[in-house]
Amino acid sequence: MVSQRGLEVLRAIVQDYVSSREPVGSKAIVDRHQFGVSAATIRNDMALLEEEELIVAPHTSSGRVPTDKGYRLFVDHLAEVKHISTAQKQAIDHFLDESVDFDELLGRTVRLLSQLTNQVAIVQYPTLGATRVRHIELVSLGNRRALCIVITDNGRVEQRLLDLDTDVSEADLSELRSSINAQVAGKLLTELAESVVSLSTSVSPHLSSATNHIASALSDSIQANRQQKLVMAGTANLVRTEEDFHGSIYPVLDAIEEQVILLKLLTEMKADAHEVAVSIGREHSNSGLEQTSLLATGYTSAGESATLGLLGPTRMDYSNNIASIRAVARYLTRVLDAQ
Amino acid sequence: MVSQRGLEVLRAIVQDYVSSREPVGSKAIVDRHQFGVSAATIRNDMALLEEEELIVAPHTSSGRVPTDKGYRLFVDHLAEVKHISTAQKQAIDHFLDESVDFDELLGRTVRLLSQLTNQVAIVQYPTLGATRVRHIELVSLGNRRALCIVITDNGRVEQRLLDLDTDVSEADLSELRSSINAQVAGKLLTELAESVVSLSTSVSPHLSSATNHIASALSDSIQANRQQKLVMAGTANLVRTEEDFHGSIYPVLDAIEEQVILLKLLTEMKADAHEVAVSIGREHSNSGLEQTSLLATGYTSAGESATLGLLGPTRMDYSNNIASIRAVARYLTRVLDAQ
DNA sequence: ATTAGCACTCAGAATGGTCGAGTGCCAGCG
DNA sequence: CGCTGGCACTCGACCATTCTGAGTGCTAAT
Repeated sequence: MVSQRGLEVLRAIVQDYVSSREPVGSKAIVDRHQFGVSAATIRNDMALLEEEELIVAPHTSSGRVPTDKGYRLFVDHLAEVKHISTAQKQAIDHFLDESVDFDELLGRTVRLLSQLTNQVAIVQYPTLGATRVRHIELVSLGNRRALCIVITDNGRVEQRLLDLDTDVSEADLSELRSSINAQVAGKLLTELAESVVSLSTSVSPHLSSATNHIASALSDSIQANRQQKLVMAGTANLVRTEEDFHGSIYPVLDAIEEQVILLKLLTEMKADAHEVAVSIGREHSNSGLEQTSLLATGYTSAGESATLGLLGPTRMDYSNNIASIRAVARYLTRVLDAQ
Repeated sequence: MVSQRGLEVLRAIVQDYVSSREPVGSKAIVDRHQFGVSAATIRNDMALLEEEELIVAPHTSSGRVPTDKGYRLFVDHLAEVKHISTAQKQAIDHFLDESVDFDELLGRTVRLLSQLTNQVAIVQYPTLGATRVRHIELVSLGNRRALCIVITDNGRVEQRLLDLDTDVSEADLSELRSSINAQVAGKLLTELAESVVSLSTSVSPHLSSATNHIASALSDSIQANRQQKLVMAGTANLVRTEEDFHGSIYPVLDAIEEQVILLKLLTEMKADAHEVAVSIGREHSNSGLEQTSLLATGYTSAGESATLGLLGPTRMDYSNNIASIRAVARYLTRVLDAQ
């Protein structure tokens, strides 16, 4: 079995390897850490660790490198819980405070997180399940086209282009606008489409078709919102860590373009707002991402919860990254979920 | 002076180099193209081309590579105007047709263009100069915060978070909403802020401060819109062409993160909707982008014009990329500028 | 004007040798 | 029983050297 000191050795290996990218040998450990024992002893411990598949030697005579299992043990039991520096805290405040709307806030958030960590940051938009309609606006764009804008109670703005099959005058649009608003104000988004359909009989007959169009656009829109939206930033950071990917990074880049994969992984991780979930390398054996780790945590926006994620090579600074993503998620919740 | 055949040789060099990434020698040219003369003759032509600084030899005994000047001549006089394949045309139709709103359309556009060309695609948002206000919506978010949403005649939706310094009731908000709308409907965006300020005396006195808040938020918003917004896609494509950048790509990545630089370059290129402007390597000597080329063309959205751009290594397939960006820009204009 | 031939150059691959970090194992020690 | 020093061994990294061949410029002949 692995001794207490053995675990300390594992921690040392992870830390040194993360900071130097060089396989770490027994000598290096004795030099850089105060274990008070000789290199030979460390070697014995390392032999045990290797038996447990916590570390591995890239080739016969070189230092050791943590395995996925090793990182897992490190993250679960050895990583110190760091707190971010006040400088970073200020950076977060400063950077996000200037946001003027929801979209921009999320956009800034991912960029901030990717800069803070030098990894790829991902944010998932909250669902719109339990939010209520505040106002619906219709704008004619001419040419039988119109724009339908839904404003929710909690400040989300969703827009949707309509192709109508009949000409609709300004007066008609006005009529539609006011009857729809009278009908839907305060309704849940999920009830919205039905609610509009039911109108199609009560409006002027020549507008009934348009009403149905609007209803179906709205239902589309809600639907589209279910298969949620991701925003990413910092893909370029992957290039900076290119050496961490044996083989090539193309599979990773490809997997990232396929947002679906990420979305699936993030939801599978079931991150809640109180902890940061970690998935390491092969643990998510999804094509192309075997050499990456994913951190995920939840945030809430006006009661709706969603996920903030971070993607990087398995050889990443877990302590710092976990601290950063948590700090950012908390800030985000604070701003968005002000009761 | 460079002969007619000399120019053909240049074309051959550009084409072969673009497709093979290998410096091209006299022998290779004779083999792959039907010039009907011997390698020695080609060598003489190449010596001339080198004298004119259209091509250059990376080292004493290797083939030649086009210089920026060489690419320029190629683009201006030698590149065949290609038309995109019907398959690509269908891809464009198919991919962009599904867009449901303006933001998503532009988002899809850049992604499409970057996939079509394997380069970095950039789109600049149109200014809002000559558009008129259709409706302004105010949504209370509780906690003295509110959301102000401006909907324009041509379907753009701008939102902005407000921090009010007093509590504003629903009834107050209603009053504000209707007086503001009565005042601003049909006004130009540029007149908007003033117009709202002038209201602050005519609303109920306790709302005058809130009115001023809204006015300043709006004026901020317009201002922010001036220093325009860029959306990019396909940064990862740069990695795929990493070998094209001698030294490292980091300067390029850095320059791209600095969106300001790109914005400046794009506007300097003064691209209009009818042609594709090309800037090659040193021609835009801006820090870090010496080894890249930029294509730019205009598109219009409801009369407002803006720019679509493409960034890649100087060693890019100009013919295809020009064809692609033009096709996409035309499609975009067709969809957005339906009279 | 074009070409064949030739001497020359030089980057890149291939080869081989050395160095040293790191290992496993073992015998001895507290 | 755990720790240690010592030792033989392995093998990647590094360096110098050589080899090879693609490509050139020049010149003399057509």
